[in-house]
Amino acid sequence: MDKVQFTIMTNSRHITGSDIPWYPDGMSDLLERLRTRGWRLTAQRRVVAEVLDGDHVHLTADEVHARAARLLPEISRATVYNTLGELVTLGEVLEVSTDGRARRYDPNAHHAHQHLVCSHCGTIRDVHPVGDPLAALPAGERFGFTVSDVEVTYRGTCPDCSATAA
Amino acid sequence: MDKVQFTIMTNSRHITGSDIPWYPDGMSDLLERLRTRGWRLTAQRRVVAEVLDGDHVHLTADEVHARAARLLPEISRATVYNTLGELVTLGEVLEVSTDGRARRYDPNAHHAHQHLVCSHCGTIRDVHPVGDPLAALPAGERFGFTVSDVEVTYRGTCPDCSATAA
DNA sequence: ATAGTGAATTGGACTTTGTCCATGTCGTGG
DNA sequence: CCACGACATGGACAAAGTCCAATTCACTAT
Repeated sequence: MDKVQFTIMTNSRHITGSDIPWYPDGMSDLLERLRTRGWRLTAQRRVVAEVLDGDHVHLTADEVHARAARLLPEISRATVYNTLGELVTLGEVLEVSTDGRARRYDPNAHHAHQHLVCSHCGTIRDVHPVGDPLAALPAGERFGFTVSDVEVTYRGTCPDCSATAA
Repeated sequence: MDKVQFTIMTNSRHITGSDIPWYPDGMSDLLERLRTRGWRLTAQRRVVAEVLDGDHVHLTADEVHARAARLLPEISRATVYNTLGELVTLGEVLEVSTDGRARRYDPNAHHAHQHLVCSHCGTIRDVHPVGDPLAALPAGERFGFTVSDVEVTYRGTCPDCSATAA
């Protein structure tokens, strides 16, 4: 996130997506979409959205907060947690819990994909398995549940960790 | 875990599996197996193993500690965490992180299965999908990882929660 | 049966991750 | 440009897990 250094304008000035021309298209779309859903557009939310859109890595809430704070130093942890929670509820961001530690947030919510995580260093990669994992669960194995979603986590050792271990 | 009330004997007496005849077969097997692997058989480890073997639910570490403490009141949380970690390392117990909160421990490590969790109440059921989920990840999608395991979590609403929501 | 020794246990401090709430600020519709 | 209600703040709190020095104890060899 070293690509552009800038400071968000004061909140009292009305900022629209077009005021910040270096936003990637996907994000102004996102912000616009949320605004029409009644989302109030605050500097904090804008910055959180930008951080998520930045690198397509899977950040923890604290990492999001750290990066957001570089753009908007006074942003609070609580706000980051709130905003992430809202984005998840709105279906714009996925929450993945791969290790029982910090939840990670995946901005790539609109393309079906699964995760490949390194048991050593924790890195996560998006992967695209073939076939629909939901289809693998026959009705007789659903116990009356209404199944709405599958989360598949492949675990293994990434190339870097294999190299250092050897 | 109300079925049998008893107190573990003092550690200084040598206790073998056969001293505690009401252990289910599976467990004395487990303990014996671990002992031949060089595991020191302490009262604490014994109790943790018994708790896991008790109901085949998916307990959190704290739940394991609470149940273990009914049998061995002075057992410490650290020991429970240690023991669970060892059992996981030894491959006798599976660790599942379904909700980004507490990790849960699944004693059913020797039969391949996956999990079905209710998004409302958090209940977990073991399910057996058809086919091998590992096979769904083509080599081209592995990015040099050595993939060793897959964890599949189906999410949905259980019958009880569907009923109360309606 | 007993002693020695290194592994296991203890409990308490500490860290990480996340939630809650009262107060104050600011985005937005009018 | 005002008012109002949604949003942000930060600090206290809670939950989940780790770490460590001191102590206890299981196992092996005698």
